[in-house]
Order: sequence, then C-alpha cells, then structure tokens
Amino acid sequence: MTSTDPRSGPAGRPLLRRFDRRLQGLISAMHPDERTRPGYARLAKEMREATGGSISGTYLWELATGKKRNVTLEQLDVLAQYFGVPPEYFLSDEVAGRIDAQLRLAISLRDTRVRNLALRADGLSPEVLDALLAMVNEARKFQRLSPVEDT
Amino acid sequence: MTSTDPRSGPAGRPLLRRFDRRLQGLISAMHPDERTRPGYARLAKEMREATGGSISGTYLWELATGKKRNVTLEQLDVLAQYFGVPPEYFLSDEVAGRIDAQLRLAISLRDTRVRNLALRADGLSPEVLDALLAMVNEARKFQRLSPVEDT
DNA sequence: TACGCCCATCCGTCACAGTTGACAAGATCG
DNA sequence: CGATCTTGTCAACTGTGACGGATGGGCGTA
Repeated sequence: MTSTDPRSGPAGRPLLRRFDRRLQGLISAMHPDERTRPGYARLAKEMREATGGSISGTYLWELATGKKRNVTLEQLDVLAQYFGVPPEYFLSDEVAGRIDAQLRLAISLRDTRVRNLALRADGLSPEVLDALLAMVNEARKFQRLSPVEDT
Repeated sequence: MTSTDPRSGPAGRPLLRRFDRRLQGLISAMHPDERTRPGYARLAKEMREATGGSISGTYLWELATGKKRNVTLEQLDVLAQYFGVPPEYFLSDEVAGRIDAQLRLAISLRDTRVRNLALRADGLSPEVLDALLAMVNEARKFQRLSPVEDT
C-alpha cells in the first residue's frame, strides 16, 4: 500500500477476501444457539487449548468484525486448525464454497451411523440438539480431527 | 507465542512450512540460468509492477533465506500472483507437489520453440513419441543438462 | 438494592512484518 | 587503472498485527 495503490477501504479490494464473513460463518455454524455461544474471549481460550497456538480474544473480535484482516500465517493456522478447515478456506472463494457444502452434507452423510444419527435427530427439541452438538464438537476437538477434505 | 508455548526457535515448529524452500524453488524454476537471473531487488521490482502489490527486495531476500517466515496475506498474495500459483502452494505440501509438475510444464512452454514442438508432437504415434523422447534425453545428456523425471 | 459474572468494545502497548538506505564485493566497460 | 552498475547483506527505521487490561452494559441471583 505505498505508491501506486491509494486504496484502503473495505470495498474495491480484489486482493483480500472477506475474512470477517468467513470467520463469523464458521463461528455461528459451530455454535448455532445464540444463548449458548461463548464470547470471543472464551472462544479464543478454547482455540488456544485445542490447537496449542496463540490467539487473543480481542484480536479474534477484531478479525470477526472486520477491523483487522491482514492476518499472518501463524494465526491463520490456528483458526483453520480449530475449525477443522484447510487454511485455503479463508483465501479462496472456490475452496470455501466447496468446503461449505461438504461441511453440511457430504461429511456427515458419508458414514452410515452419522446418517442414522441425523435421521433420528430430526424432530428433537432445540435444547437436546444443542447438547448433542456441543458433545460432538467437544469430541472432535478432543480427537484432534483433521480437516475434512476431498478432491 | 505467549503462554503455553515457550518455543520460538527456527526448528521444532510443526506449524509453519518451509517457506524459504518453496520460494527459492519457484525463483530458480523461473530463472534456470544463474547468470541471467536478476537479483532480489530487480525481482521485487518486477513483482511490484506485475502484480500491483508491494514487496521490497530486502524482504524478498529475507524470505528466501529463511530469516523471516511469518508472512501476512498481503505479501503472500503478491508472491502467489507473480509466480502464477495459488497461495495454497506455500501452505500445503499436497498442493505444492501437485503444482510442481504443472509448473515445470508451464516454464518449458515459455520457450516458443518448445511450445511448437509440443504442438506438433500432439497426435503422433506412441512409437514415434518414444523415439523423440529418447532423442531429447540423449540431447540433454550431451549438453550436460540435469535429467527430467516424467509426470 | 447490591454483588458477581460474562459480554462486546475500546485503548495503550509491544513485538515483529516490511521498508528504506547504506555498505563492501564483484562484474562490466572504457 | 578508475567509473558505474548490480549483486547479497545488514542495520535502523516505520507501520501494524496481535496482545493485555480497562470500561461499561446486560443478566442472574440474593
């Protein structure tokens, strides 16, 4: 951003992607219930414990709200690891779209047991579903599951 | 690198990839002749003019020699754009390997005669192609060029 | 009412990503 | 030989990525 490019606003940037949207999407996807959702401080703490890396609650908030966007590889790795997505998720629209679809369907429905779980989960009360979701999320973190990737 | 991770040395970190190797690989792939190859300052200037982004010669050298490695997305984008590879090239070993093959091809095709050779080779019978390949390999040996592995 | 907890948001600070400018060592040319 | 250019390398500087620590507000419990 020195000589030939006087651009710095949130619009007109062909280089950097919508980091904030991606982040918020992942967060609200992981914690669908607004009441249960932890704040950025707690979230950051979880990330630190789960990934072993470092990220602060304040900075996480700044990223999610779009105040900062030019992340370094270190923090990018923490986020990608915690959410179980490849780092490219934050870079490429193409990859992001592909992952998003997978995130909802392909991953879960691949395993028969998962499919059955989904079938039987349908109709349960929101509270019970939230509890189940939390348990699954914890299990994933505990097992350090690798990113869900496909061709 | 604050609380749970007292590590900061250049070795033993499973988080960041070998940025320097990737960079040097790309550079020497793009400029195979040592004598003709421009210095980091010239290279950086080319990058700036080609991509419209910003990167300094010194910093490019620091990255290539491994003195700095925790790049931000902005510079990562400049490098990826200039070399014509997706940014994931610097992050994922898997992607890097896949790209490397294509890269060699792309570099070769910059030479008009090579491109024409490829064009006219298309459609030839396997026997003829094998013969041509053997001839090319012999020529390489004769000119003391390094052998090429096939895809 | 008051106390306690967590929240989002802000602010001051520090480390370091990234730059500028200089240097000596080698080419290349007259 | 010296003049000029480019190379790799370094130190000093600047901007900002990333952080810790306040602030005040919302909500629950007593």
